[in-house]
Amino acid sequence: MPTPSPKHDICQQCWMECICQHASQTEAPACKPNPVLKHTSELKCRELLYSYHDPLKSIYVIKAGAIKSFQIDLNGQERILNFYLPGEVIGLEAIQTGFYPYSAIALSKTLVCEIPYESLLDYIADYRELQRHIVKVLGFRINQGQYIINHHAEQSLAAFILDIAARLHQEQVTLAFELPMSRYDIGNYLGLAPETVSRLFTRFQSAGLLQVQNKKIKIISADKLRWVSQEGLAS
Amino acid sequence: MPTPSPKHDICQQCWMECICQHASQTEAPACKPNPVLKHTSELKCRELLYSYHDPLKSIYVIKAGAIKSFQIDLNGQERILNFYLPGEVIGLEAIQTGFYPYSAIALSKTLVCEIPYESLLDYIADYRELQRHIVKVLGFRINQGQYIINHHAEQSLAAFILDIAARLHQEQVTLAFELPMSRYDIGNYLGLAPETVSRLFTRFQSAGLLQVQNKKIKIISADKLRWVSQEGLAS
DNA sequence: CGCCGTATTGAGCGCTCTCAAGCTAGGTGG
DNA sequence: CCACCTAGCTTGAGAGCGCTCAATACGGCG
Repeated sequence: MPTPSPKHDICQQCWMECICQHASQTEAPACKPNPVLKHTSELKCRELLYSYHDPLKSIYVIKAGAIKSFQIDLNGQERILNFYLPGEVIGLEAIQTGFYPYSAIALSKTLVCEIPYESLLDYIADYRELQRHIVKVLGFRINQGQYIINHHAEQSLAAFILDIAARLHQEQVTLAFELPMSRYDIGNYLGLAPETVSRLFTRFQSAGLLQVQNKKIKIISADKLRWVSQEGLAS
Repeated sequence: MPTPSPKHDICQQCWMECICQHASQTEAPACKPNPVLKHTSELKCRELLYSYHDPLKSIYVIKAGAIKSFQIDLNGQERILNFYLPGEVIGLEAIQTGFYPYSAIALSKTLVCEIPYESLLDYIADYRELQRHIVKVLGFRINQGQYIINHHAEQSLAAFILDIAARLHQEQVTLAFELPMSRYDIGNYLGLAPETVSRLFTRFQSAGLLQVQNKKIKIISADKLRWVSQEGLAS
């Protein structure tokens, strides 16, 4: 049995898939371009997708790779706001003001689909079910990243690992995966020193919660990790 | 010159005002009830608006008072997720799953307008400009609460005070206001011990940033506060 | 006026940061 | 193919911020 084409594979987990499909099928199929999807482009590692305060033209869906969003504070220090993984939408944060409130940069070779914001709003205006989908997409983003407000570093990191694992595999926590970001990035995002992140990985490994080899993570006990994310590593 | 009616005053700063107005004016004016706004109700101090995992029926707009959202962790400890101030919308977090992901409780006597979720979506489906407004409301919520990820307690609290001040007065930082929540609530929300919050208020006062008397806050230097929220209180 | 919940203040300890030194891995050039 | 080189990761020792526990002060409400 042949596996689905790569393109299809990638799009199955995409938050915009239903709208993108709808647009490409409903409109004059072949002659007109898809009114929602502008094009897909590839970013090199460390290439900027957009910069702080650029005007909102498009939102983007990550197809492969990963992106981090960050600001630079008065000291010139980077402050990471979020990570965006395959299937997720980046750029919605600009809706409030019309300008991106952060810079976005690729963490590795990254594929993104560009969706012009105005075209999207115009297009969904005529389709009630697509409106509801967009509201869902926004509703999802509202709930992200709540776990950062943990008092203890162990809790933050355990919750972070579970979150990334779930997002990389669409809600099913799978055993093995590769972290798209560095220890420095994790620490910056969680408000921890990179050394602390490193030490915790070692302790998590000793405690039999997971196996670590550089960026390769293998979750041994998701249940124990979940426990640690709530109660801390008391042992 | 007569002052505007209290009702009007309260509604001017409401995120849903334009939709609520649109609905009450467009539909058969007097005979039919407003299809978007169900009714306004008053909560006593500590009265629940809804509980964790209740199904999403309505979203609510705060007209007066304040509400906090919280979860109870495995230890039975409260964890505060957010505060909702007059003019703001609560309940959008339930869009993702269809269930409220937290309990919501009034911090004082609180007035809320109930907007049934399905009616709202049905109503805006026919009005392009209202769709855009809802997208903006959701876009606004996406950006809230980013400042919590500060490494130092001073920064977190300074940013928190500025945020509350701005939200209580619609973007213009005004000098004097009253905190709707306790020291315990602030600490819980920011991931700090209530004693630390108290000590910081004292230090902020000594440093001439603000005046504190219990829940009454008077900002002396918003600029310095802004500085502290980024750089810390080095003096 | 007295009570109770909330806020303040103090002392000591522990977690996490900082600074600094090895270590590992992947990439480059000879 | 191997030695080097660099960036990122790991590990260690000491210092400081913020937590915990505890006592006191305040303030609103009956």
